[in-house]
Amino acid sequence: MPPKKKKRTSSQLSEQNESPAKLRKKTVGPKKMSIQACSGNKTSEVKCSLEQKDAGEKGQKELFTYWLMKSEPESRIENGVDVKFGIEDLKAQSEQTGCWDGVRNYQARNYMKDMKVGQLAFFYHSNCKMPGIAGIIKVVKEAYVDHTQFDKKDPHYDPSSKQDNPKWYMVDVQFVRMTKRFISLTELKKYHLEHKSSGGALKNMALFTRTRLSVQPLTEEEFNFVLNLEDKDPI
DNA sequence: GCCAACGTTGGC
DNA sequence: GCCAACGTTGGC
Repeated sequence: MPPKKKKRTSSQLSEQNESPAKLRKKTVGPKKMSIQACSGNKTSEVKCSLEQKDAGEKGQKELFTYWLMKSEPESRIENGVDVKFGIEDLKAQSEQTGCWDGVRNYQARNYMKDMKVGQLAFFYHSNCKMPGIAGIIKVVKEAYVDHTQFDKKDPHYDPSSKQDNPKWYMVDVQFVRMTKRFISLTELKKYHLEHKSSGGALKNMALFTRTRLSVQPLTEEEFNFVLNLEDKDPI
């Protein structure tokens, strides 16, 4: 998605959640971002974030602390608007921060609602010549209403969403750094396949088990494994 | 609530 | 540009 313009709103609350039990998911989402930001902090460091891990008991939802967010780095016109938004576009924005708007998939939305300030995510380039992980970003503002759902000119306008009960939310993310090298989908896939038989860290990586999800959770083990690939030669 | 038709995602 | 996978819609 395209870069969009900015605005900010914040609200949170309401929602219907669809989390369900049946899995609802949708996939989607493009992303895009917009501008400025809305909140921010700067500084970039590397890994931080804390961990809280799951609470999971009660059958409740597990809490993830690491994420992977997909966006398209190459131009593509959707409803007359260029939805290109690569990591360089985020980096170029004020405070190197932008809102992750345009997600129109319930499961991806719900994951964004679970995000906490300070958590890290991989910035994944999708639908392009070289798909893969290009950098690291962090959450700087928790879920709030995605205003683009009400904008008829926006490629992700959703006429079914009402102002008094918004369906879609976004978070603000800030560029942290590029990964030391680009970690391609091809490389990740090799590890995933290998790990499926060996029981390695990427055996259940969402990138391969839930391919159409644009906002995905990573376990700490998955995140660390991928991060360690930075210092190794590509396979 | 089932399910067929349709739409979208996204790798190749 | 093709197309597989899978999510959504809507009739019944």
